[in-house]
Amino acid sequence: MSIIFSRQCEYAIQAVLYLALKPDKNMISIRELTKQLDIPYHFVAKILQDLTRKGLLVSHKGPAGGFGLGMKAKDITLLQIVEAIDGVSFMNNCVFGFPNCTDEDHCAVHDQWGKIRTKIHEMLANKNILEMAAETKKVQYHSGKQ
Amino acid sequence: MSIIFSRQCEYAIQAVLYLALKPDKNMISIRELTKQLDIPYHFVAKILQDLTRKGLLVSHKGPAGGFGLGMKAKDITLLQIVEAIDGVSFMNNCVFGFPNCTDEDHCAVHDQWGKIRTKIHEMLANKNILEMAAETKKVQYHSGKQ
DNA sequence: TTTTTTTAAGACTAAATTATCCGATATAAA
DNA sequence: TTTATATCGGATAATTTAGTCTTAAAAAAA
Repeated sequence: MSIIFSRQCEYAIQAVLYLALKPDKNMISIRELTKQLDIPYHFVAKILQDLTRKGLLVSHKGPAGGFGLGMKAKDITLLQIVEAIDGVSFMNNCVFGFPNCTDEDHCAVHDQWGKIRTKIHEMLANKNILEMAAETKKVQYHSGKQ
Repeated sequence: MSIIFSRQCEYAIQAVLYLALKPDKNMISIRELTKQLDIPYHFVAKILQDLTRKGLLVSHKGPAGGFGLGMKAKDITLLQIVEAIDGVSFMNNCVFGFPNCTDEDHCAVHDQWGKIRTKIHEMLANKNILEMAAETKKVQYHSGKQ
């Protein structure tokens, strides 16, 4: 089983995107968000709290409380979310875990993987949540009932 | 924490490469292999047994027994090892786990990730163990004592 | 034939990740 | 002021992945 990003990271991105897709200025509760996205309430609650501590989201307690974006959607990139949750150690580590794999003295796929890795980094850094939302709006939640 | 391949898969590739780098026709014991590569004996034993069942390696019990390549080094690709251990589900799944992410109706990074994923697949499919060994020989085990 | 060496197989343990539960705190509204 | 609704924080449980241990079986050599 190969993965790229942790499940936490997947949920984080889905959640931030969900907040960006909500047109109104009201805060969104964990309950609504996790129900609509069909992801686990308590687990995601922790992730949202984490993103709030790191400034990507804002939160408010009490009735009519919830979460919202901590900055303009166009100022939040995928990279920022990945950095906040998973970190970007994949940018430094050998893809097959070879020891002694450095830029001078390296494994046989080092350069090839280096290029791919750079592409991934660009994808994350260049895609902001506003674009994500715009491109997702039409396709994502059309089967959602109220 | 982001990863691409499981630790099992990393060890598998390192082990197969070690076998390919051994010039002689003798079989290599788990003990030697794991000691030289500094990876866990029992865990790797299981992986080698798995690769043997799948035909990538051959094994022989008893004194002077051990493991060897199950086919010519040039006929073993990285992809075959990854397929045997991790599978290639990353070729099909949405990189951020979005549900409803299909070719027709997809998330905002679907196409971009699709290209990257293809590059990864090419890297794995086009690199065989003979090449790996040739490119690794000079740089990998130069600090090995015995 | 006995001993030694090695893989084979399965049970077991440890650690990391994912997920849940509960009590406290803040806050808006009744 | 009381009540209901949220997040916050810490403990706990479940699952998956990583790693260990022990016994059996095969095979070569003594």
